[in-house]
This record gives sequence, structure tokens and C-alpha cells, in this order.
Amino acid sequence: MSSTSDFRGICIRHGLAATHQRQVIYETVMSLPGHPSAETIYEKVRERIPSISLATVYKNIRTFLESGVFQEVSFHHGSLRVEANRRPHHHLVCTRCRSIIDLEEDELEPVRLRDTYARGFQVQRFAVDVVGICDTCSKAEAISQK
Amino acid sequence: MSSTSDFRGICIRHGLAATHQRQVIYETVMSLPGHPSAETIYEKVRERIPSISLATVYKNIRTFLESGVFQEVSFHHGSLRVEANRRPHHHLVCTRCRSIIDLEEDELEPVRLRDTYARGFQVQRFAVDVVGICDTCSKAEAISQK
DNA sequence: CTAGATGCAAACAGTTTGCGTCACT
DNA sequence: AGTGACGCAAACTGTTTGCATCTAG
Repeated sequence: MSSTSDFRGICIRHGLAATHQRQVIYETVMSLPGHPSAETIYEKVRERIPSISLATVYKNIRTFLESGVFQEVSFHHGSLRVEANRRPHHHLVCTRCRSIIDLEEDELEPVRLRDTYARGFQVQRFAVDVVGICDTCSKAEAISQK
Repeated sequence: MSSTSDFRGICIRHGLAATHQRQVIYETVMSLPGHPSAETIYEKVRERIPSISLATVYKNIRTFLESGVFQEVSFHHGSLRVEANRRPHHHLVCTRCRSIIDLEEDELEPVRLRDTYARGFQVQRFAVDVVGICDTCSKAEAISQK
């Protein structure tokens, strides 16, 4: 029973209409393994609603992301960004303005996999995004909330 | 002196022709702060070569990335990917096939900023990409190198 | 009944490609 | 001289938007 009522509860909590399309998109994302793209979700949803529009899928993905029902895999999905800094370093990523600030490697405690881990993956390096709100945005927010 | 000869050395080492356009693009990327987009680089390069084509800028960025002269800020710059996994976790990212595998949070030693750090950034969470070669790709490579 | 959701097509942004001409090596 | 680079325009992919119609609340 929980699947349907989960969905309705989520919609109520976020002030969203519980439409059929929205529900199928939600269930499809939950059912797909890994990190599906909009196109993948669209293909899968069409098996249940052949007449659905790709725009509807995009609009609902956006809606779910904005209400925090789903997350984006990465904050870097936009256009290609070039990194000239050859020193190993990490990034501070602001969720508000999407700005990226370099963080020197020694500003972070060393990152390590627990030695129990293997899976045949050959590690080359660790790239850490410190996700949060930058100084500028948190000040701007403080003002707007007066 | 080193700037020009740096560039020529890089070109020789990577088997690239040392053209004027290529040099200006290289110098521009090195001079720009942060993580410029192709468009930003193009705008800046045009100050020195007004007739340059955007396609040339793109082609050269690709060339530099492929030869490792520059890096991409992130391996996630493609299309939007949706993450339904609500549990905190990290990612194994394969540089060869670009696949993304979830890594449970407890498979990594806890990530921490050194307490000296501040800059007014409000940290929400750490998103770690363990960058390397996945099992499938490393096996494929072993075979192709026979 | 009405705000918000859907479907369609057109618009857009970012990026790549084909091809004729030009320039490094 | 020949291979690869450039410039241009057209093509392409991923995504958003405007608008008329429909539907959940």
C-alpha cells in the first residue's frame, strides 16, 4: 500500500497536485537503478503512458528537484568548465549561486577508502565537493529574511 | 621568457602544431581565474584575435583536455542525472566509460575540513567522487593491450 | 471554479561536425 | 609538400518556454 500513499503524502507535503503523470514519473525514477537521465526516465515512463510529453517529464523532474524529493547527482551538470589549476585540490560548491571556489588539498583531512573496500576499482584520485552556501549568498539571504 | 617556450614545449610534447590561435587560447585559460566556460574563454580570446571562431576555441579546449594540458572541473558535466538514493553516499566515477557507481558513506573514512578553515562557507555536506578506472574498463584494457 | 498540470511545437544554449582554405613543420 | 588547424555554417543534443486545453483540489 505504501507506494501510492507515499506519493500522495509527498505531494501534499510539497503542495503539488497528485496527477497520474507525476505519479508514474515518481515511481519510475524510484524503480530505475543508478542515475537515470531525463531521456531514460522518459523512455521508461512511456511504457505506461505512451502519450506523455517529454516536456512534462522535464517539468516534473525540475519540480521534484526543487522540492527536494530527488537530488541531482552533481552540481556540475551544466556547461563544460576548464580547470587550469594543476595542483591537486577540491571545490567549495554553492548550492544557491552555483559558484565554485578552489579548496587546496591541505585544507581537508586526507580522504581514504576503508581498507575493506575493493570491487576492482582502480582509484586515481579523490575529488571532493564541499557543498553548501557561500559567504555572499548566506549574507544575501540574511538580508532578504530581514 | 618562459610563457612562450612553455607553450611550445607543451605542443611538441603532445605532437600539436603551435599555432597562434592555440597559443592565445592556452594563455587565456592560464590567465583566467576560477573555472571558465568555453564561452568565457572565447570572449576573452576575441580581445586578441577578433576573427577567431568559436568552433576553434571548442576544438582546442577538447585537444587540451585530451592531452591532459587542462582538466575538466567535473566528470559530471553532461546531461542532468537524477539521484533517487536518499541515503548519504558518494560516487565511484570511471574516467574511461563515465559510469557512476554509488559508494555507501561508511565505505569512506569520514571527510572533514581542517578546523582552521572558515571563509564563511556554510557546509551542508561532502560529495566525494572517487575517480579512477572501473573493473570492467581495466579488464577491457588489459585485453586490448594483450 | 480556478490554479496549476499537460501536450505540443517552437525556441534556446551548448557543443560538434563537414568542408573548403590556410599555415605549421 | 603534406598533415593538421582554421573559419564558417549547418547540424545536433539536451533543455526550456509559450500557449491552449484539461484536471485535481
